[in-house]
Amino acid sequence: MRVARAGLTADRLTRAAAELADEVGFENVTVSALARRFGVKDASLYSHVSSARELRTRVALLALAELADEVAAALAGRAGRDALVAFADAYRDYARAHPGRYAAARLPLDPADLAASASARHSEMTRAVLRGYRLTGDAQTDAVRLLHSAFHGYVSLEASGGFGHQPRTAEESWSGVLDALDAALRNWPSPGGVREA
Amino acid sequence: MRVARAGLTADRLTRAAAELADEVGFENVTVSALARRFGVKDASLYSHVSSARELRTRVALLALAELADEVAAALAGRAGRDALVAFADAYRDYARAHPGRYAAARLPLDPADLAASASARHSEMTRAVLRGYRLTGDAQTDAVRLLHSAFHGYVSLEASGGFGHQPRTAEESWSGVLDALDAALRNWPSPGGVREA
DNA sequence: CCAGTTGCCTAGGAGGTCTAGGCAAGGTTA
DNA sequence: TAACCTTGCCTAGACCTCCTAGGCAACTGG
Repeated sequence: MRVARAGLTADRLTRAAAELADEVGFENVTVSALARRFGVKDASLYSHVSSARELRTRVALLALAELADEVAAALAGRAGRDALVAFADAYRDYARAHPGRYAAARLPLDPADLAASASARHSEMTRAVLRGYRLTGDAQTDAVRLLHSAFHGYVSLEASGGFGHQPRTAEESWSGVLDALDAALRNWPSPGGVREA
Repeated sequence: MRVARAGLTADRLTRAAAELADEVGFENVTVSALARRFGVKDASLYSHVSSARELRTRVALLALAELADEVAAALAGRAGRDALVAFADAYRDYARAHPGRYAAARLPLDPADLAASASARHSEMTRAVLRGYRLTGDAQTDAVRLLHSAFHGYVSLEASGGFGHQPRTAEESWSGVLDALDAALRNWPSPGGVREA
């Protein structure tokens, strides 16, 4: 009786799950919901992905790769402060355009998936940005971590409404924060702290 | 036949759910799991909390209040850089000691719950820290947001293994990051950017 | 001491995850 | 062309979580 097949593949499922995540939130990405979207029974998906967990992991890996691509494109041909701002804006723009995917990118991955992910590219690109600031060794590592933390923290708080409806918009603060980070990178303190005013 | 009652109340359920969150992860805090822990049927919990959602919200509010208490205690009698480090350490220590509660604190709350939460205290305390740095107006707001972002981002990346097993530990980088934030607060750039070296 | 309230119960439906096994369409090989 | 095998989706069903409705028994207070 059944005529047309839906034409499912692991890749199509992953992409559809990513769209679903952006529409209804990553936590609502479910095997049943995805099957419904394709007009098939949920058991049918298990030939392509082995579990709901694997489906979500695939979305996470897709998001990490997409994000790395966006950032890489934004970074091309820029250096110093321009590179910092381009990186930051690309990062934040991706998170706002694709909230579900971005949430997926924060899924804790087991080491095997992590190694296969684009997260190494993220660190590399952050280090590339820092080449404009003459930071090396431990200071560079710490700066990479500060930038990751600040970017991720900012978009994550912004997404969860942490900045409220105050007069100063999240948009305005963003450039202030980037200015401060740029200044921090240019004046990176030597270990032990700098005590003078 | 049943003799002893479990003695459930909304408060006991909330505290037990918080412990459960720290043990098995916030995403696994479930009405059934909690009922199992008390040796009662899951339906019994619905006299005390109206839904799984409410249970999780209660844990979130508990965590926000506890975190505010810890930070307030750490902040007492300190100013300037000492206050910054005390705030940051209290924040990070809480997140590491209570990963499930901390995850709960990041649950998106609806405005009503948010207003009743301790998150206003968080902003207030951050502003208190900044009094040692002579920041006012928009710069102060931006600095509050940078600190929140950096702290939250750092502990969140640390918790999800984002810092890998690199030679430089998360512990070591933390003090480097705090030094940099301290420097950024002391040298907060004026709007428009500072271009000199 | 009896009435009302409270605390936990049983029963059951809806929806999500996942396994086992089946059948039929399409491509492969003789 | 026929037999075969693989692939794609199916049904059936077990198990879990969430939540509602309704019930009984044990406390509590007038």
